[in-house]
Amino acid sequence: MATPDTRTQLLDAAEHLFAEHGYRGTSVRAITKLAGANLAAVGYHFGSKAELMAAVARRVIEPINAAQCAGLDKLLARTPDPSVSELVEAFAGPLFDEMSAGDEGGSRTSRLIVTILSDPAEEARGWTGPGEDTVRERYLAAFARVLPGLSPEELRFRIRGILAVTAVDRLEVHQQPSPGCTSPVAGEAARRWAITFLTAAMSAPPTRT
Amino acid sequence: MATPDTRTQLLDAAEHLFAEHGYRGTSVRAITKLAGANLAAVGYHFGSKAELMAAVARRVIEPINAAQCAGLDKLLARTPDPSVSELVEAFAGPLFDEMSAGDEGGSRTSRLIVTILSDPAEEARGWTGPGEDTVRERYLAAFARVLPGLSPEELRFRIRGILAVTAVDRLEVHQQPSPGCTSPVAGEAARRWAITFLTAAMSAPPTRT
DNA sequence: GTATGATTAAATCGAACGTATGAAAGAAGG
DNA sequence: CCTTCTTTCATACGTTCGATTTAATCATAC
Repeated sequence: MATPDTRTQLLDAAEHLFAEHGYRGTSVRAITKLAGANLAAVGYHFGSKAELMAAVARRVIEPINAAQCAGLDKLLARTPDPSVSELVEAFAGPLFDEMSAGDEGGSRTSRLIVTILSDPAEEARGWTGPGEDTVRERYLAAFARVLPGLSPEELRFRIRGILAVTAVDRLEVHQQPSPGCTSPVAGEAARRWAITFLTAAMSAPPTRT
Repeated sequence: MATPDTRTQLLDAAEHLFAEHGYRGTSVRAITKLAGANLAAVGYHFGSKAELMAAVARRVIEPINAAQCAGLDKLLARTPDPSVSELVEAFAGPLFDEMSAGDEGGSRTSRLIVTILSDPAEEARGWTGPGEDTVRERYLAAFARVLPGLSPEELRFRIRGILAVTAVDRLEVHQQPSPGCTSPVAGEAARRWAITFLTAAMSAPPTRT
């Protein structure tokens, strides 16, 4: 509140609107209006709408990547052979934690991540930096050691499954607020449900060929 | 091929473009151009761009719903207590089958489904008809009988997990063609991997509260 | 005080969008 | 041949978009 920094106000407004309406559904005019800034501010501070969105994506993805990396480091420092459950929690946990931090219960950020991962706009390609792939590869190696017998392809499929479950989780809650799903408890409950669900899934024996 | 029916040509073109670029990323002009029709054809045959997209969504979702329903009927007719694996296959199978039928290997249709489920355009709300919910409720009841001890909320979460894994599956393959993922085998392999993955996940014991 | 570099304000550009309109073309029946 | 209904066509409208330009404002250091 101290500094009504136009640049971060633009980032906040863009994050909000992008998460809700996607890249193409959000106009520069709507962003600047919500940010209380001038229309030209986006061009001045970021160069273009696409670069603004890339900055938004970086800002939300990087702490998650860092937390995933740190979690794996801490886990491997303790034991060279962690359990599947621990690996799943280290990987999926930050997706819930960082989602819940900073904004209204995390539902906005989770929606933003889904948007980033699935936005059909060609500008969205490349929003996930190389850090994303690095983290994925590190977890792939860790899971491969704990789950021998799994082909690299099937393992890659399963890790993508983790992402799918955690990311898509609250998506449908948003677009059709099913009556049985209350928001306050749902955050922590969903996290535990997801760990249970995904640990069992990852621990499944290899598909016999 | 006999009838270059303008109406279905529009549906085909729209399905193609919507799947690739989303609702807002697809212009009526692009659709009519690909369909070899006039710009006004969309307005004449469907009324508006939104109604065209709704028709596309219906055309792709309805056979999947029907197959899911039929699969459950056949399964319950055989035995009142099917296995988790059978239920998973009956539910997720059509998502792979119908995806692979009709177009180039199914990757386009699967992408379209992801678009329908996750498109941030407000016009997309309501594309999934009531049939979708009916099927979901029926499988919910069937799973509840096979998996006692699971709260309805957690069960609902898990069923959403099935959808997430099957739908998001090929999404990332599209936007970042990872080198290890070859397309010809991937279709059938992904189906079997998903069944393995999801059967184990659904069979997990309830999360202790 | 004023020169300077950074930021914001207002106005506007060309392009693309969804939609509407009215004329032209075709098919079917009398 | 003429009428009637359906379908296609070319075109234009009004709006909104992202981007740009030019002028005004501000802080700060000389």
